Amino acid sequence: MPELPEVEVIRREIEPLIKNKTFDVPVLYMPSTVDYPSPDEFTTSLPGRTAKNARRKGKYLLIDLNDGILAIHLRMTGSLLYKEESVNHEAAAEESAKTNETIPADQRFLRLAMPFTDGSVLHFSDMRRFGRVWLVENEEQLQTIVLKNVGPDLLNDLCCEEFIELLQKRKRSQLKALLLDQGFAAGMGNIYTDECLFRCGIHPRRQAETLSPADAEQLYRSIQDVLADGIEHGGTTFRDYRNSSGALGDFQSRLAVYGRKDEPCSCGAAIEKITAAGRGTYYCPRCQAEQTGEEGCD
DNA sequence: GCTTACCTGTCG
DNA sequence: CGACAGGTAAGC
Repeated sequence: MPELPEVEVIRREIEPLIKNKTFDVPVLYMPSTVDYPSPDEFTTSLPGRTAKNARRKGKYLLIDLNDGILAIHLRMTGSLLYKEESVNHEAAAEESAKTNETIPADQRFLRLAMPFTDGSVLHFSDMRRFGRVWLVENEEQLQTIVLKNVGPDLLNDLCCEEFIELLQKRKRSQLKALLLDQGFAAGMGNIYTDECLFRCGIHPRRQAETLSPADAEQLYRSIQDVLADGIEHGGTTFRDYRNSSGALGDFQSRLAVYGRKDEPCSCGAAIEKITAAGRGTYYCPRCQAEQTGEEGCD
């Protein structure tokens, strides 16, 4: 579900709420949610550690502890919810069974509850079970175990010149594939990639080496702008995304192409859906024309 | 590169 | 019922 803006929204919300709070014993409803260390080791070694601040690299949320780092990736449908008070889930489930209520998704798909000693709690829920959590002891473990294939963060780690340098090393790549490649640069996902390429008028299948220096700079600006806009509007709720207090994002109302197959672009042309880099890809055939041929043959 | 697998749900 | 879904790792 979440791409960089959604993770950043959660990070900003959560940081002041958990700062200087000490973890109590977590409840691991689905052991495979913890990727490192073993589920048992995770459960016994988290209690007593204190949250200091929350950072982000690409789509990874990183909570620095007084000792070690808690890393979280929400993948497709994960959510991280903060609650002021712990609730007894089994009792709540029984209660809703009696009254025929639907169990809210965050309880039904609860994978890991991480209470603090003050009674507040972080809930990691995930319908599709792709999301993962890691507890590492230091920055070196973070890099080798969690972030081994993650490139520089698109918002925090790259200026325009550095971005263009990276582009030049990947001349043969399709732009859509390149932007989705977290090893190239981290943070873009399927929605923001399509929106970004629309904003700079670049066809998703275009090859990196066909970009002029001006195109490349435009691409960088569009990435910065679309990510900033996503954050400003609280992220995109296309289906499942919720922020850490359960609220919906708002950026979906501003999507220019994503999810809008056959609808008119602002230019009047019908938006098309194709497959690029193995993903459903939306674009405007007029605003994002393919390369016009002459230099296409080598 | 592309495909498959990982999961569960929703939509056509 | 099949196709597809905000992500990524692993397999040709």
